[in-house]
Amino acid sequence: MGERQLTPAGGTVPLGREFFDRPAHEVAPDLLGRVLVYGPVALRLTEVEAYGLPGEDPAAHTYRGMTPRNAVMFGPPGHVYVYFTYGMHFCANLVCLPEGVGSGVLLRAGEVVAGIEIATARRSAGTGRGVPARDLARGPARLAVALGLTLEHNGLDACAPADGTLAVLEGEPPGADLIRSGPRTGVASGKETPWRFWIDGDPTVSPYRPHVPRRRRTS
DNA sequence: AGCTAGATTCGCT
DNA sequence: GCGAATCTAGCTT
Repeated sequence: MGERQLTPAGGTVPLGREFFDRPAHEVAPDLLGRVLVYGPVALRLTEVEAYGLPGEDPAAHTYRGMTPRNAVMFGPPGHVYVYFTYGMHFCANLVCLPEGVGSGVLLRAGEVVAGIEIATARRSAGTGRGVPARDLARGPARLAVALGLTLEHNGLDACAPADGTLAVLEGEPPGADLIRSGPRTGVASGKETPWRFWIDGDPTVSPYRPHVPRRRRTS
């Protein structure tokens, strides 16, 4: 493979596995401003959410233990957990804590800093419409599309630069005064846990939507 | 075996 | 603002 595309804002140093070997709610705010690279596309993370331990965090996919879908979350830290939801969307997480513990950080939004043309093509494919730059990765499923992540990438190691093109670079983390936190978006339980973290004032942060129970289909 | 809710997004009203 | 698209997991018959 050729040189990984880097940007001045992205830095060049990949985060090591030890970065992810901590509780998700500690990793999450530290991920803001870091640069996630997959192939030709790179994005600066602006919004993330932490999901906690089996039996402790009712909003987490791992709350009730390991299943075929969430097995990657119980693997080693620094791998990517991709899941399929609402019958049509993919969302990506970075696994935290040692093997055997199911926990991770949902990647909710970012600013595309490399490969904008490719990301735009992916996001507008089939729609025949343009996509504003700030919307390219504004929302977890949009982020996955922009980066080109699908179920095929579930389990990929983001801490093995020699193996692939997926990595999280050091980047330029925002000052602590710019980091905000609040309740997680769209979760029914665990509303009181402020484990959504974002960069204050960044236009790529997704709008907050409180959980609303879906009305039952009218017969 | 069947039903419901979900870490969502898009297009139309 | 609302409905559709339609996979997965957990809980109920």
